[in-house]
Amino acid sequence: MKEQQIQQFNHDLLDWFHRKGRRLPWRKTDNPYYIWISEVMLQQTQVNTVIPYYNQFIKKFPTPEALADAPEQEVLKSWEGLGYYSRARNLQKGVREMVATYNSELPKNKSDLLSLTGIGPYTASALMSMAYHEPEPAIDGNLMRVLSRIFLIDDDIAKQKTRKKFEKLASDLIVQTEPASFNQALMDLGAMVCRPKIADCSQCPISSHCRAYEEGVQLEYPVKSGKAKPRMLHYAVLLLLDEQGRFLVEQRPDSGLLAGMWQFPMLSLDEYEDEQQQQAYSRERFQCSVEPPEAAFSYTHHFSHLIWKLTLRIGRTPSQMKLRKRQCWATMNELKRFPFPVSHQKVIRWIEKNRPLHT
DNA sequence: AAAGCGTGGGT
DNA sequence: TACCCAAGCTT
Repeated sequence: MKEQQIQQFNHDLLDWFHRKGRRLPWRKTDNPYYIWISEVMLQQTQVNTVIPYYNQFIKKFPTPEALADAPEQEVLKSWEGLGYYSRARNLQKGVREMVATYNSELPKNKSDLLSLTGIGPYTASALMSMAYHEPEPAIDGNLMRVLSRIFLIDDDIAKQKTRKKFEKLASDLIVQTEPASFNQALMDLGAMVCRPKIADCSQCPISSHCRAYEEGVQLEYPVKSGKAKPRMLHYAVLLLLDEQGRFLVEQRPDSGLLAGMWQFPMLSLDEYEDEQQQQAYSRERFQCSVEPPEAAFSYTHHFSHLIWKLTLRIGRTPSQMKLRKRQCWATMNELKRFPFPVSHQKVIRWIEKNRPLHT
């Protein structure tokens, strides 16, 4: 675009944004720490889902020191249900780095921001523009979708290096006067008007600048390579009670899927295929009998990259049993203090509904 | 570079 | 129903 066109583009975009842009909790603050929290929560997560988590989180951890000093379990508990839990762990790690290295203040330059755990290229640019009003384009999925349509860019946005191309492009586009509004405007436009499957071009303030609209090919953009089909895994979820009606729960490993979250013990039914092996294993590991297996209910839980087929089985285990590391007995009330992934919250809900006395 | 990493909502 | 998708980062 020529300079004249760029100015017109920005005028049309920002005028729309000031009239129709969303009013969101994290847009009311100038506290870089709060903006950081919002940006992390918003990664791969929709605005409406984030709002209650954001409000609750800044209330519970109002300062960087409060978050830095909190036990990780409490942070995960506040993140419970939001997904991608490594975000919470990385956020706390990053905040601890900030407290230790930068005197509790968020750095004001991009390379220092990038050095903090959990801050990648998008978040660093978002913070530069939204917290410090520097003209840094924050290239996320919305920006790439909108700009790919405006300029008919057919690079695969699933590839890392494509982001750099959009970064260069948007650097020449972004207004110096209110860079935060530029980024937020394109995000709002992407979320509300220029959507993936529905491009409501009649409501678009910049359709006159849009080459995809001109050619009627909005929905062919952006180009994005497909994802692999999720793998399926089968587990028995073991609801093991001691004589006092307490439940055996355990904390997952510190890395990998649902790291640091709690769960009821799970028995892989893919590794122990025949019934004999499963029984032998569960007896050895839990000193309990789940035979004849009392299957309470079965359900399916979908992750982004795999599917769990789960069957709840109920058994009895002596409370004197030697527990492994990261395992403990917990009453229903105690158990609720631990962060559980949704896949296991379903079990808790089932217990409360069907076994109110926990017997 | 590509895969791993959650969940809820929309079509 | 069964997809697809969302303000990405880490390894």
